[in-house]
Amino acid sequence: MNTHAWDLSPQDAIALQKQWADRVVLCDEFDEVRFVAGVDVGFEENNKVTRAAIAVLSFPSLQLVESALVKQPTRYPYIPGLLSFREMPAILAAYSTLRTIPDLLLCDGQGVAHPRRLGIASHLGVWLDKPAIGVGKSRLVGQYGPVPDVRGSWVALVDKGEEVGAVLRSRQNVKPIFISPGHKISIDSAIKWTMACTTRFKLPETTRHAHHIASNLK
DNA sequence: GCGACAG
DNA sequence: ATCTTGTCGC
Repeated sequence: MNTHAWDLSPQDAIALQKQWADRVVLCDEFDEVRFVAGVDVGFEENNKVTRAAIAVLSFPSLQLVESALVKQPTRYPYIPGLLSFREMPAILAAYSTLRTIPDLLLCDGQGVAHPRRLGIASHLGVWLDKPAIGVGKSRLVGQYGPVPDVRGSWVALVDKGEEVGAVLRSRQNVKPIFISPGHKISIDSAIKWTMACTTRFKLPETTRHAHHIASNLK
C-alpha cells in the first residue's frame, strides 16, 4: 500500500496537534478582504470517496467568483478530534487549483474550540498561513449558556476555563452555530466576519456555496 | 469505568 | 457525514 504524509496513528496525530497548536495566532493579521472562501467536505460510496469543495466569493458582495471540487479516496476514519487528518488532504488538493486566492477562509468545523486547540480551521489556517475561521454546526468542546434569540447575539464558548470561541445566533429561531478562530484572527473578529458573510440563512454564504458544490446534487 | 464526541 | 418527503412555523 502507498503511504501518505497524513497517515498518522491517532497517537502521532495527537502529538502533532499539540505541537502545531503553538503556531496558531489569535489576533488579526490581515488587511483588506476582497475574497472570502467557504470550505466543505462530503462523502460518497459509503465513505469510500471524499469530496472537498471550496467556494470563493467576492466581499462584501458575496458573489460566487470561483469554485473547486476534488474527489479522492478516503484514507482516514472519522475520529472526533482528528477531523483534519481525514479531510485536509482533499481540501489542500482543491485549494491548489484555485486561481483566485482568498483572503479569509471559513471552514466547516472548529478552530481552536478543540481539545488540543487545533481544529480543522486552525490546522488548515496554519498550513496555508491564511486567516481562517471555524464554523461548526454543533459543539465539540466547551460550555456555554443560553443564547438570546436575536440575530447577531452570542455567548462565550469556554473550555477548561479558557474562552475558545462563541455560540452565535446567526438567525432568529434557529439553532446557533459554533464560531472559533482558526488562525490569524481574534474571537471578536471571527464573529464579526462570520456575520458579514451571512445574509438570511443560518450558515454563511461561503459555507452554503461550498456545501452545495460538495453535495452530489446539481 | 462511564459518558461525550466537529464531519 | 449519510440514509430521505412531507410538513409545521416564523
